[in-house]
Formats: sequence, C-alpha cells, structure tokens
Amino acid sequence: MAASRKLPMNKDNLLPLLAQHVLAHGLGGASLRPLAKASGTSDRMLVYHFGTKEALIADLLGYLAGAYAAALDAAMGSERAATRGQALARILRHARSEAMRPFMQLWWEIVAGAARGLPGYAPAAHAMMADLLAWLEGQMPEGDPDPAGGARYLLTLIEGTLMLAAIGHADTAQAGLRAGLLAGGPAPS
Amino acid sequence: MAASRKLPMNKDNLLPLLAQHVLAHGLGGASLRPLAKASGTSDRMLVYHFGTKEALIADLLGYLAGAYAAALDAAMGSERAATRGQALARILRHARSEAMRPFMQLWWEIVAGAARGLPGYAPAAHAMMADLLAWLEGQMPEGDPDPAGGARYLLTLIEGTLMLAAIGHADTAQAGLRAGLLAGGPAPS
DNA sequence: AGCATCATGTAGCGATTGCTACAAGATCGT
DNA sequence: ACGATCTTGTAGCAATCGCTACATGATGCT
Repeated sequence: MAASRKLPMNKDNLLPLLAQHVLAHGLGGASLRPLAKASGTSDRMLVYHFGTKEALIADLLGYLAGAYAAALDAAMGSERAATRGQALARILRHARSEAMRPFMQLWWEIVAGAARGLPGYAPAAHAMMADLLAWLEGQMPEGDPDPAGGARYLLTLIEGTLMLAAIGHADTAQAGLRAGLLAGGPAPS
Repeated sequence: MAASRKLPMNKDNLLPLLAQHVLAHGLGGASLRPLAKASGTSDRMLVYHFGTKEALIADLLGYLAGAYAAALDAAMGSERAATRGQALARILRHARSEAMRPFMQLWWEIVAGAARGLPGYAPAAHAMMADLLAWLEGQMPEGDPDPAGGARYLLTLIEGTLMLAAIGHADTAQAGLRAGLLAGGPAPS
C-alpha cells in the first residue's frame, strides 16, 4: 500500500526544494547546511551531487529561470490586451501580486549578482528577461504598429516601475507612468 | 614639519574608506576584518565606533546616500536639456560611464537589500532615488508641459534601462527607448 | 598630581563556513 | 556469489564570522 517512501534523491528532486528555500531566505545568505536541511539531505550529499556550492547555485539559478518561464506560461491569459496601457497594467498587477513577492525579492538579488559578475547569475537573469519579453510580445494589442518595439518599451517601463516599487517609490513610478502614457494611451489603473 | 600623522579615527574619517571598500568588493560579502584592514584599523575598533556590524552597515548606507547626492551635484551641469530625450540620453550616459560602474554594482545590491527589508537599506535607496529625481526635475526642458510628471516618467525609463543593461539586455532597453520615444521626441543617441 | 574617561591592542570564544577523508551499506553486472 | 560502482553517514579540518573580556596606554579635568 505504501508508495515509494524513499525518493531517488538526485538533482532533479533536490532543486525544487532548494528553490523553495532560497525563495524564502534569499540567495546571498544561503549556505550548504541550511540548504541541506531544507531539502531533506546533508551538506555532504549536496556537494556529492553538485560538486561545489558555486555549481549548486548555478544549477539552482538555471532551475529558477525555467520555473519562472513555466510560471509565466501558467499565468498567461492567451488573450491579448486592448491597449499598451492595458498590457502594462496587467503585467504589473501580476508582478506585484502577493504570490510573486518572494520571487521579486529573489529577482533583485539575481540582478545584483549579475551586475557584479557572479558565476551563473547573468545567464539566469538574461533568460528570465527573455522569457518575460516573449510573453509581453504575445500580450501586445492586436493592431499595434510595432509590437516588438512596444514590448521592449513596456518591459523597460515595467522593470523601472518594479524597481522603484521595491525601494518604496511606488508612487513615483505610478505618477511617471501616468505622465508618460498620456501621449500614447490611457494610464493604467 | 610633519603634519598630523595620526588621524582622529572616528566614524567620519572611517566612512569614506569603508565606502571605498564596499564599492570595490560589494556589501554582501563585507565582513568586519576586511573592512577594518581597508580602513586602517581593527575589527575591534569598528565595533567600538559603530556598536554593531548592522549599525555600521546602516551608517555606511547613509553615508553612501549622501555621497551619491554630492556626486550628482558635482556632475550636474546647470543647463537644462532641450528635450526629454536629450535629458534621458544625458543621464544615461552619466550612469553608464566607467566611473559609475562600481556604484551601479553596489546600487543593485542596495535595491536587493531594500526589497528584502534588510535594516538601513530601504531608507538609503529611497533617499538616493529622491536625489536623482530632484536632479532630473532640474534637467527637464524649459517649456515642458509637466516637468514633475516628466521627470518621474524619465526616472522609470532610466531605471528600467539600467537594470536591463546590468543583466545583459542593454540592446533590448535601447530598442524599447527608441520605440517608446518616437511618439514624443527624438530617440536618444 | 591624581583620578576618570577615552581609545586601542591582544587574545580568544563559540558558531558557522565550504569541503574532505574514511568507511560502510546498497545496488548491480557477471 | 563476488567484485565493482554508486550512494550515504560520521567526523572533522582549517578558515572565517561577529563579538567580547581584559589590560593598558593616552588624554584631559580639577
């Protein structure tokens, strides 16, 4: 009756648990023993499977990038937005939802690591942005004259807004969006 | 003949040296003994002056915010820009200059700390953005219909652009700026 | 002069870091 | 059944972490 009580315990089984831990506690302070406890194994085995903590982090960042792409797919309504402002508002609402907050906290840590050149950070950050950009392109309004350029424009606005929100300048970003979009369309709610 | 060979060694003398060290090596990995060596003292004395590493970091972030405001003042040409696009291009050129790179690397670390709620990070990040916003307002074109809103709009675009540049998406941001500013003015160089 | 406060060096404590040596099951091919 | 390879636990090492106890010089007030 009992199903397999013992999981194979390889990278693929470990990574989701590791990801859950860094989402909750951050990447910077992550050390082997807490990571091991969170994933039900020992530091000894983490090193055995990944070789090095640095390699573990790199693998984990790759996994997180994939998980982010999957989350985007799951959250994606296939319907396009009616206007650029609506697309902007939609994705901002998603990015700032309660469920995304742990990920956003991790995101800025990944950006910081990429900016400083830590191994594995830049590729993961780049991949996640590419995924988001692709999603955005699919969200552009039907008759948009320049969907590719528009998506890149919105992406820049989105990331600026999210950063300002992260440091307590959400109102500044909101005012900026309103002022900037008056020329092109209705301001996001 | 010899001037004072021995500095008083208080917080005010220490902070610039500490700032120089974190600009070079980052905030996350900063620990007392390397900080002490970089500022010509001992971990013992750092704790004596600041009380705690956490307090030291908070003081240091405050100092960095002040230094950033001073650097902005120094770099400020008092002449306004002719167009929003020109103001945008000017500040982007400044932010992405070689001299600003250590600071930009530190900046994303501060953003990450603020997003995670580390003590002292959010106030410093908020202050720096407020300074930049004030500078931007002074750079807005003479006849701009909405300088306050325009500055906030540009700030959002700027930070989005800088973040994308930090993770290797500089081209994406550049394309976005070009596409977004076609409605309102010439694209930045 | 004498006392009090400040400033600083030396030494170390307990905890945690990434990682490794060694040995012992577990599993599997033959 | 037997040897080889894979997997795992135990124990520990050298380094670093933030911080503190203690002593001692330096400085200044009266």
